[in-house]
Amino acid sequence: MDYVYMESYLKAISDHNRMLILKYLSKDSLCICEFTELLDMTQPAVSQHMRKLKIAELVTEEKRGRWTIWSLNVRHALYPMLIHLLSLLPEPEITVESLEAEGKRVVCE
Amino acid sequence: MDYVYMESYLKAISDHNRMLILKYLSKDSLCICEFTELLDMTQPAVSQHMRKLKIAELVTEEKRGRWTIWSLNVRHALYPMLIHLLSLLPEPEITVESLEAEGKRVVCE
DNA sequence: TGAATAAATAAGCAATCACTTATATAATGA
DNA sequence: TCATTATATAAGTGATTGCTTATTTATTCA
Repeated sequence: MDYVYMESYLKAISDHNRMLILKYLSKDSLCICEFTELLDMTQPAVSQHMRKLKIAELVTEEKRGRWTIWSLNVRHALYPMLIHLLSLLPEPEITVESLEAEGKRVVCE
Repeated sequence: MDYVYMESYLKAISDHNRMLILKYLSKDSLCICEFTELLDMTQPAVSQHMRKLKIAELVTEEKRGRWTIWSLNVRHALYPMLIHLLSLLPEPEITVESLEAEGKRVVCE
């Protein structure tokens, strides 16, 4: 673990919207369209955040039909530290459950 | 601990030179002029890094004569996590001891 | 008082940031 | 085949980043 790697890892986390994304992912695997609802953000904005998280190896993706399901990369060396960090952050107001109540939760297939 | 506070804290850490500074400070309190030697960096560059760390409450300063002695802020809520993070990073090649050997270590007064 | 030293601040610059809107790609299903 | 849906990519924008050089402030000491 060198300084430059740690820098790019921390830079990937150092954004409140990406931290929110990671907080959600620590409970559920989710797709882009769900994040657009959860974060009230445009689809390209979410997509570009996911790309940054992916480049930093913080998340993994799994294509399923026309959806891409994103998950936390539990194999990452810094995964335990990430989980601890996320535990310090409050639960988001908009929950995946509230999305389900509105019928906006995507159930793939 | 809200998302925006965590973001500014992480952004303050997310620079390889500032991580080096913090790594050094985890062993010794040091002044700007020592960092210019340790990091091979200009004095204003170091000074501006210290200001960022200070704004994020990661470090404390103590004026002593014409020197300003910088230390890690051990009272910060995230200090334990910072120490853990720094422990994952390698020891810098240039050490405070090697500075002393060259007679470049400042002994205030 | 005045030279030397430590540190802070200012201004400028190229690179990167998080976003936007527009468009492209890819899969589904009528 | 063609409209719809999910996602990715492209291009542009204003703000911020980490540095630079130049200057200022503050302290020490001869």
